[in-house]
Amino acid sequence: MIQQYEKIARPRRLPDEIAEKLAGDINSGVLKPGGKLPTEHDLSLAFGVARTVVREAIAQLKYEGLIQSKQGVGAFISDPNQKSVFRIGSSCFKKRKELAMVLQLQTSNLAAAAALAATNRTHNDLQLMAELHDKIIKSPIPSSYELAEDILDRSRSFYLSIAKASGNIHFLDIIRMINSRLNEHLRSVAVKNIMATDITLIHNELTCIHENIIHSNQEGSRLATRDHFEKSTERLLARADEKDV
Amino acid sequence: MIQQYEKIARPRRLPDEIAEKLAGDINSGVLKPGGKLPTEHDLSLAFGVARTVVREAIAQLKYEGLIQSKQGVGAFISDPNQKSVFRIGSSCFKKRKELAMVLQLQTSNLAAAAALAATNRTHNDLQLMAELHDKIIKSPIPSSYELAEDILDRSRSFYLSIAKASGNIHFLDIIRMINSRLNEHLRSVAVKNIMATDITLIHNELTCIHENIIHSNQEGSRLATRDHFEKSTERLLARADEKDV
DNA sequence: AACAACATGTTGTCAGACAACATGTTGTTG
DNA sequence: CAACAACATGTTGTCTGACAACATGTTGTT
Repeated sequence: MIQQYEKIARPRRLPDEIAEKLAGDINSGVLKPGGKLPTEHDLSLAFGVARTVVREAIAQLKYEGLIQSKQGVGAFISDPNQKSVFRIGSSCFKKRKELAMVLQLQTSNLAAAAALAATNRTHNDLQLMAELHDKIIKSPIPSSYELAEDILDRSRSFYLSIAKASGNIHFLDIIRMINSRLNEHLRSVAVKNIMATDITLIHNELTCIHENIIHSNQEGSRLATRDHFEKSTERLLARADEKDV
Repeated sequence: MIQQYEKIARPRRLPDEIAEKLAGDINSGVLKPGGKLPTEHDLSLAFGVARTVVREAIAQLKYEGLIQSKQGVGAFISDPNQKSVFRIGSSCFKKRKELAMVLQLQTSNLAAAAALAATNRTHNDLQLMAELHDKIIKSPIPSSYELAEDILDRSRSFYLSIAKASGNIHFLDIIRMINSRLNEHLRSVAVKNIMATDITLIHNELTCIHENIIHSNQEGSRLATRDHFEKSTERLLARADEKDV
């Protein structure tokens, strides 16, 4: 059996370090909205790096909407209400309470997507969902690490097929993103905590979602999805130690 | 009365242009996940710009999780399932159908936030919401452009106070972000379409949300919010021409 | 007082160089 | 021939210095 390694800290690039430091100062209020950033020249001196590095860092923050720069004037911290992207920081997976919040977000979005899917699903969507659902139902009871991981992967694919069937690209996008972030931070925990007794429950819950969507039952799909995710959250949190996550 | 100007196309920066072009090629499938980006040198030749410009563009896309680069090897297009941020492109506000999708997303998230707020709201939250609600109710019938704009601003503040009261920072974040994007792209349209007859309806809907949260009615808050936003969407779309948006 | 010209400071872009790293090639050695 | 070290090449990461584009305040002229 292949041993599972901890992910190692990759050598950080200078622009990333600086972007993170600046973003931290902005979010923590050291740099206030409307205020002016030090000049690129000063920043390069302060951090002891070249101006190109500072510029790459600033480019990232500009793209995120955190700051805005005007040629010949300077760079200014934007109003936080004007951020143009949504991101979930890595610090949001440390405590159980924080993890629960991420799961809440995923729950509400997938429930909404399922409700939409009930009315918008195309023939192709139904076919894909049926395939993926079938794979889950027919998958063997997980006896090894790889098989347990497999179950989770299949579930995620099923979720994404629901998001896709909603016909709203944004639901697919955000659910995909949250899935990815969750996956990054609690793969091992989740896998360790799948139990044989859970499998039947999970199967039933997923089948319930599936049938509601098939029968175009909008509210039923919404509730079934919410129910499944709330129970999944319980299953996960009940067993995850604080330090585990 | 101050005339309202169309927002002008700011002089785009080269890195932004290039980032958008590359992002477009990735999303449209011209560049496939796992594939290798041309070298920075080649890109700088192709676009006719310096390598630093290309690097800034790539820095943005890396930050977004769209691509990953390895020193000494090259830059590779990431699996779209691994994106670490959620963003709504400017191209998603052009057609009515696309706009409706963004509004759907906002609706579902605000409804979920309201449901959470019904149970999680603190004393401070209630106070803030009451203040903002009061301001809306007591605001004069909009007779001028500025006043109409004012109504919208107050509504948005009220929405944000709900999101804040949910106790889940992520709902606040994403609702804030969607609000900002919507604001950017349809301010004029929305303002032009506020009608005196709508005001009473809007007031009633908002009051309904407010009271449900006050009375800790979770499902009521959810439904009232959903109802308000679905009606708002109708009000908006019914009057917005395709070309208007 | 009004206005043009200039000086200064900041961001945007460019060009070239070297460092750090990965990979394939070649030469050496057993 | 096999194994391994040394080298060559290509790519990204960082550094340096320069100039262009732009905004603003200062000075000089009328």
